[in-house]
Amino acid sequence: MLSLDLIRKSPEVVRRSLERRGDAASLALLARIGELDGRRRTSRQGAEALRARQNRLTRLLGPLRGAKGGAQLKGFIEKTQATMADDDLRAALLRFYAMSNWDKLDGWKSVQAHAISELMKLNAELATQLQALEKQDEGAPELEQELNDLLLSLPNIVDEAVPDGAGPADNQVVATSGEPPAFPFTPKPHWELGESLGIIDFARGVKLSGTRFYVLMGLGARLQRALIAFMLDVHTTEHGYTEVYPPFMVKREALVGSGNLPKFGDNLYHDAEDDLWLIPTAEVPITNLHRDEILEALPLYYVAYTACFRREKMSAGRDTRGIKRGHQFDKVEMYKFVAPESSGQELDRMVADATDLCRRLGLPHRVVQLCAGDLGFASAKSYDIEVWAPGCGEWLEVSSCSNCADFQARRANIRYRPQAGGRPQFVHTLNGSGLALPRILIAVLENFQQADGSVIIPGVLRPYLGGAERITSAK
RNA sequence: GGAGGGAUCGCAUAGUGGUCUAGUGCGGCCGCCUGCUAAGCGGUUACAGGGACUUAAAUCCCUGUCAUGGGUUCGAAUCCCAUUCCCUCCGCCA
Repeated sequence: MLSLDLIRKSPEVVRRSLERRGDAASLALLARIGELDGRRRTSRQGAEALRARQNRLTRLLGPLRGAKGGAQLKGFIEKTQATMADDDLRAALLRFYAMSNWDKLDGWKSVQAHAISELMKLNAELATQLQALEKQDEGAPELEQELNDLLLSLPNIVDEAVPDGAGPADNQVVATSGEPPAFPFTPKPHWELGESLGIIDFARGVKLSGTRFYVLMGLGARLQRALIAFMLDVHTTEHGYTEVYPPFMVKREALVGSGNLPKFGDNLYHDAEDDLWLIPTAEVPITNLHRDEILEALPLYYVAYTACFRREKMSAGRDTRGIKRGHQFDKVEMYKFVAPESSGQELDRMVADATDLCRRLGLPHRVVQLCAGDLGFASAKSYDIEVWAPGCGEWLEVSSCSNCADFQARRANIRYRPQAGGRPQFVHTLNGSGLALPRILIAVLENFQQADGSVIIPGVLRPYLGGAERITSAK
């Protein structure tokens, strides 16, 4: 979420960012946001002024009513009028003070009664005014809701350093590492290897759950588990991340906090009975770990293995072959909560942490900087990491590392104190896969396949597979 | 799923309709005192929104917030209703 303050004070910054994203729809909403914001402010000011008067008045009634004796009553009235900020009320108090009944026997009681009924009358007037004001702003709650929804639907401000561009074709390769292997034979795609080795069962996946589901069998399943364990181990013991095992189902608010709702509900699985949502990435629960908190110590590095669930409505018909894009997949996710001034270099470190895994696995990979037009909704700056898959002949996105700046922190209300005792400020959040599983599995199978259809297991994974060096069959 | 109890400032607690503009203790921060440490003394102590003044910060004023949302009342931490969460017991269960 963008701050209303930014939209008010620097609308040109917001406009330019939306233009760079090519987000014409959001651009059109800016004027409406300004209008709603202005309207809300003026109506609030009127109501608050009235409420302030009402509070001042109501504060008089208690002591007035509770006074025990004329001296006490008189003293209260005298003292209070001296500090009364409201002219009408001060005038009223002075009038009570000047009344003649004080001198009669029990006269103070009639002053008291008079004062109370006068003030009640005044209060009734204020209540009427307040009511009129409320009636005038009849649609206020709806407008407030609309303003809120509009704010939640604007994408993050694009970082200045992000190159211009309209879409994926304009992304820039910033680093390439590792040599694509040279095969003395035609490398096979993973769906052929997986099937002939008996480690991927497509037909049974479809039988169980329909299209875009598969079953991993034997060493295929074990290889995936080895990859998960390997990646978690490296991140926790060498890269400084704390392992987290979060719920795979979350409440609606959690998805608002991370930026998936209200805009991208289409791509999520949802249980209507309990209003629980299956996470599309561990980024969602981890962002919300610290929702509504003021963090004591930064930075915080987390890494989580989770399954991820996506409807893939937006990608209907794409990547239907193999295991590249399923409705359910596993992923190890890195996540950081950091101080704003360090988020730039933290992003670079996160990319390094992800590519480190590719290097250790021996997979040829490259780092791609996303252009403004291809940037995700919540991201200010992103790098994708792609590994080469010689069988299907394409670069596979196995990670997308993003600096979300304060965009998610503002939605999820996650803050820290720059100085002890200072004002809380929003943290910056970063997320990146480290790495996404079925694709890294594809890369391992396709890069290390042998002429006989077997697959050599990368050295770093062998300890996780009981020392096995090669997959020749599922067993 | 059933029955009962609960939710107050960072923590612990007080608070049964107006003096609550939420008290007290602990912790934190600032200062004083002080061979060191500890203790002591004084002060301070949330968040959000809006406004005044400002280059800005600081400061000041107003509104809201005692789990959340409604209601009763001139006035609600306090009374009523609903929701959420926590605890205890019962049932069921990997």
